[in-house]
Amino acid sequence: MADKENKKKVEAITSMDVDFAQWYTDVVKKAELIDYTSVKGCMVIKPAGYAIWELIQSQLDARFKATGVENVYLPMFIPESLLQKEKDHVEGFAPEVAWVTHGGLNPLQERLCVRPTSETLFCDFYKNDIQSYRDLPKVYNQWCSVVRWEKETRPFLRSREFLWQEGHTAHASAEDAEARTIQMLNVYADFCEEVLAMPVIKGRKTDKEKFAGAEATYTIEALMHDGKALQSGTSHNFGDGFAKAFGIQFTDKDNTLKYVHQTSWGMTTRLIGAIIMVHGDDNGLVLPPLVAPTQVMIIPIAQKKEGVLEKAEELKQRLGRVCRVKVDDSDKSPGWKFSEQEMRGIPLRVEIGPKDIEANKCIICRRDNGEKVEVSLNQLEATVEQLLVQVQKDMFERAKAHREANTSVAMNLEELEQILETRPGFVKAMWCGDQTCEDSIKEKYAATSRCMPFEQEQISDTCVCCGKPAKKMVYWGRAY
RNA sequence: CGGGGCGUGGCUCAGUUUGGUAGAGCGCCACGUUCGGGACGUGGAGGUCGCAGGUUCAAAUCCUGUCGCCCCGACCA
Repeated sequence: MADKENKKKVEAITSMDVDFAQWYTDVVKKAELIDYTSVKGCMVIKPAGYAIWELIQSQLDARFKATGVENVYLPMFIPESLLQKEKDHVEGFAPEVAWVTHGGLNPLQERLCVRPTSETLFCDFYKNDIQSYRDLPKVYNQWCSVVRWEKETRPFLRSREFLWQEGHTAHASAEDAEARTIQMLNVYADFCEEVLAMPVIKGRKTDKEKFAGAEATYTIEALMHDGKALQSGTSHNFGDGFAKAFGIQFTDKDNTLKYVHQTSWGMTTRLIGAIIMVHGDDNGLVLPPLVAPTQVMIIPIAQKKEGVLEKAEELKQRLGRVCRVKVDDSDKSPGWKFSEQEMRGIPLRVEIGPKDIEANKCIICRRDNGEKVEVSLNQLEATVEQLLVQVQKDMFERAKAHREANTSVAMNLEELEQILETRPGFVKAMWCGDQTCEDSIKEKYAATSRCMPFEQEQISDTCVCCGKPAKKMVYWGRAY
């Protein structure tokens, strides 16, 4: 009985193998990341969830700033006429925008859309802000929320309002714009791998999958635990398409009027969903130390005994110099606290009780693999620091191994079909470049082209679908 | 927008078939005993049964309408 309960540590979370979607919802709730609200698709991001976002924000923002990005803030309302200016863009977003039609009791003379993204506002602003080549480049970013009236919603993965950052840049040349597009994609990829411990595939989207109004869309694709892909960040090169639609011109050194070349790039609170689905397990959330609001939870055992809480507090003071640490001194039982710490994904747990105090040691337990070690209190800070680094690294390696184990190669349609119907994960296959093949694969197997990776492999000479000469290797998969 | 499920204390649900004055477990509050993998005792607070009509002496329960949420698909970060 006791053994059995040790395996399945908590009843409150559905096992991922039983029902991955339910597991996801359970984790989100039990880790207290969000609450649902009375508006569908709009959630309360609770302290535990918001603190993760703050860590993502601060570390990503620092990486932006290191490349010369400046932060700004633009309004949340876009006049309808402005949204209409770029044809592909409005067609892409019109089906999912929310409209403001009244100001107080009076109807507005022009409807305002609640921004689903801010390209049009940035363009309207740049039109006047940019006059000369000396004004370029503009490398602006804003942290804000956007609204997209999705029909089907899921916490973090697809909500009607979500938090994000959107970078919008303007450059003098096509080359500069392309360089910035790639630079930001690299910032995203490095961030995901180094901070979120989540390996990503960098590549370019096919025309079918690219952003509305973009010349080229680049993406980082991650593989979730259930074998489905998640687009985790995108970087778009707009060329001069928006500039022409909005009339954003500058006078160049040669005294001629030229159109700017623009980019935009974004990452969202969806990353929190990615963290959950890449690292989580049947006991709940597992946070990479670098985005864990609390990295170490100290759990006193027999805390009413003389000196235990004092010792726990002392350890907290000491560890506070090297990590984010808390003591759980609530009057729950230790078992409860263990489960709580695990559901919330806190990377390390320090157990300290009377026996430990007597022996001048404690027990440290890793959330990611459950390993427990006895540590002399003299070695506490050093061990914790080293373990946090190790956990971060191991989590990345584990996620990468999972992705490798769930990436297949298909040479022809039979193989592709066989793999897509029996095995979760990415499938690498060649493609002729024709959208009909993409459409056909999507229709038959519900799999989409995730990206044409930068790291190309010539796995065969012919398209997996039609057999014609192949142009690109593509990662295919079912996606969120 | 299609298919499925569901709305009853904070949460999970029973009660609805067969109408008769609102239930359980968990959680919450107080006190005490506990504490190395979700401890226990005693006492306590908390609900116009999603909403609006209708039928009836009487509606959580029957009828009509409506709103919302969750899951699965099609579309999107």
